[in-house]
Amino acid sequence: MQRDLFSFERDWYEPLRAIRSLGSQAPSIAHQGELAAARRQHLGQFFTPDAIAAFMWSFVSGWKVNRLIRILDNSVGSGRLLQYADPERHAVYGVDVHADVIQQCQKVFEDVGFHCEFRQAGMEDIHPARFDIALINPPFSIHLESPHLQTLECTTWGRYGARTSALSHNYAVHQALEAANIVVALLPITTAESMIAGEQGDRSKRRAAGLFELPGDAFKLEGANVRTAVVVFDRYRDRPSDFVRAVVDDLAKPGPDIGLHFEDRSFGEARLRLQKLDDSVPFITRAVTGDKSVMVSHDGRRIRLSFACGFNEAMVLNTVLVKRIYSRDGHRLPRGFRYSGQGLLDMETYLVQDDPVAAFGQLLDRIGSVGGNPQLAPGFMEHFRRRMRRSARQAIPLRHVAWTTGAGSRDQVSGIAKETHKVDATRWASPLIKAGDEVQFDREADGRYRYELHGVWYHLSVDELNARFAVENVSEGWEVVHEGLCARFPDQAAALRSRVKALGVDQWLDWEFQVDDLVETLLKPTGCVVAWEQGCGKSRLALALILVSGAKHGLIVVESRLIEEMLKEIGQLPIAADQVKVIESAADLGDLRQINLISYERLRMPVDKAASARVTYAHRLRRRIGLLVADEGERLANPTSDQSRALWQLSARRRFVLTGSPIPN
DNA sequence: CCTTTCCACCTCATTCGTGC
DNA sequence: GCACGAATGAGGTGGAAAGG
Repeated sequence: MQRDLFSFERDWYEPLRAIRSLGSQAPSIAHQGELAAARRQHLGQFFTPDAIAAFMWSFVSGWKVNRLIRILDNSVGSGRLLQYADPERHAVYGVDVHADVIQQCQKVFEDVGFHCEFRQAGMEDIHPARFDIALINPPFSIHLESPHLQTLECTTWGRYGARTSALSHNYAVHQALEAANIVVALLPITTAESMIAGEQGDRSKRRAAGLFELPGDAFKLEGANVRTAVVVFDRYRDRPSDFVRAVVDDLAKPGPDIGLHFEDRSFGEARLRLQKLDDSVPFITRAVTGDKSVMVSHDGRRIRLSFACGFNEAMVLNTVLVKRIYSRDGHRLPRGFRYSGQGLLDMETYLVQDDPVAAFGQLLDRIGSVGGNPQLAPGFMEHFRRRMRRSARQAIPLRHVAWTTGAGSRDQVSGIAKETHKVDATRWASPLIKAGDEVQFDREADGRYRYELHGVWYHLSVDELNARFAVENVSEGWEVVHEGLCARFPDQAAALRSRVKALGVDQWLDWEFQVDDLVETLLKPTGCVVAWEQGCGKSRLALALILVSGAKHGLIVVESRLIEEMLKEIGQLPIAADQVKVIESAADLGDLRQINLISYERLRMPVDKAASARVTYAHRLRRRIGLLVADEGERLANPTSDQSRALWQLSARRRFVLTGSPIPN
C-alpha cells in the first residue's frame, strides 16, 4: 500500500494536499518590522512541499520490520511528511496548534485505516516518548513560552522561570531527539549547521548522520524565502567520520544510504503525553438522581457549587462556565483560569459591582434557568454582606483636604473667559468662547462643572475651569475634596481613638495629625499607602499601626541600614522588649512577637541557600503576618523586582506602605 | 540585448547577552 | 535586578555583475 516516492498521483492523501498553509496565504511583508506580527498571524505554518517530503521519507522508507513503526511529527500541519506512510507498517502520531488541519488529518488518516493519533496541541504541550522515527518540519523562529517545556538544552530562562522559553525549531529538534531513535528534520541552514557542529550540545553532534542542503528556492511555492537543510540523526553513529554532507540539486532523487541504525525491538507504547486537559474520560461521574438542588457555598473568595445529580451538574456547569478557554497569541490567562465563565464563581467579581446582591442574584437566576434549584449554605449571605461592607469601606478615599484658589469652593460660580478659546479643542467645529464672555457654572456630583452654550451642555474639571476663566464670587481657602473614613464611620473611629488612648499610644504619637492619620488608615480594612514627609515620624506610625490594630504578628520591613535606627526609636518608647523581634536567622522565624522587624534584603533571601533557593524568609512567613508595614515604599516601584514579589508572597492580611516620596521624580 | 544571479543594504520588533 | 546594546530574521529591493 505504500505509495511510490516521487510519484504524485491522486490518492487518499489528496484531500489534505488541497489544504493551503497559513504561511503561504499570508500577504508578503513590506519590511522586517512586520515580521513578528506576520508570524503571530500565520503561526509559522508552512507545509512541506511534496518533493521535499519524499526526499525526507526516502531515508527511512527502506526499513521493514514485523511490527508497526511509530512515527512522530510534533508540528504536523496537514501531515505532508506522513503521506508516504503505510497503514499496515506505520503508526502515525502528530500534534499541531492549528485546530482545523488537525481535525482533517485525524479524519483522513483514520479513514485509510491508520493507527493514528492527532491532537490539537503545541509541541510545548507534549512530552513524547518511545518513537522509532520523528519526521519534522517545525515552525521556524516562533518563540515558545510555557511552563510545560521539557528541560532540553535549547531552553532558556522565560516568563515562567528557568527553562520555560525556547525557539520553536530548536525545541522541536531536541524534543524529537529525546523522543525518537531516528530524526529527519528540516531546519534553517544556520540551525542545522550549529547542531552538527555541536554548538547545541554534544548529543546532537554525536547522533548527526547527514546534512543535506536544499536548493534556495525549495520553499518558494510556499511563499517563504529561507535557506534550509535536511538533517538526519541516527540512534548512534559507529564512527563520527561516517557523517555525510551534500548539496541536493535534484529533489526527485532519494537521499543516499547513510547506514541508519534501525531498532527492530520495541519497548512499550509510544506516547505523546499531553500536558493539557485530557478530555478522553468523563469529567462528571455523579449518578443521575433528578435532585435539582444546587448548594452554593464559599471557600474564601471562591464560590462553590455542589450537586446531588450528575445531569443537573452538567447543565448548571455548562451554563455557568460556558466554554473552555486557552491562552493564545501572547494573551496569558490568570492562573487557574480554564473557563470563560469562571469569574462568575469569584466573589470579588460581585463585590466590585454597583449592586453586588443584584449581580449575585443573576448567578442564581442563571443556575435556575437550566433547572437548577440554588440553595445558599447557612451563613453564606452573612459572609457576602460582610465582604460587601469591607470592600465598600476599602473603596472610600482617605480624607483629602486641598488649598484652592478660585473655583472649587462653591456649587455655583460664574467666570469670565481669560482669552478666546474653543470649547472643545479636540473638535474641529467646536463653538468659541470669546475673551471677556461671562459663563455660569454648576457643580455636578462628580466634582466637575457644567455649563451651557448654544443649548448644549459641556463639562470642565476644576483645573480646566480655573485655567480658562477668571472666577468670581469665590474666595480662596481649604477645601475638603474627600471627607474620608473617619467622617463616614464615626463609631468605628471613636472606638479606635479610645483604643489609642487605652494603649497609651497618644503619649508618644503626640502630634495631632499623627493620631488622625493613624485612625484614618486603620479604618481601611486591607491597608493603604501613607505618604508622609521626612521627619513626621513614619517609624512611630509603623509601630502604632501594629499596636492599635491588635494584630498578633505584625511585620515591619525596612532597609537593612535602618533597623538600628528603628530599634533606637523603639527604645525610647514604652514598648516591652519582649514584644519586639528582629528577624535575622532561621531560628527567629519560629518565635514571632507582636512587632517583628526584617530587612528587604533578608526577606527575599533563601533561608538555607543549600537546601532550596525558593524557600525564602518571605516564603516561611507567608500568611503568618496580620499586619505588614513596608517602609520606604518607593523601593516597590517595580512590581516584578524580587523584593516586591517577596512582599506580595507574604500575603499579609493588612498591608500598609509608608513612603516619603510616593511619586518618583 | 535580455535574463538570471549575486550582493549590499534597508528596517525594526524581538530576543539575547553583558556589565554594573 | 536592571538598563542597555548587540544580534537576528520560513525578508524585501534595487542595481551590478554574470550568463546565455
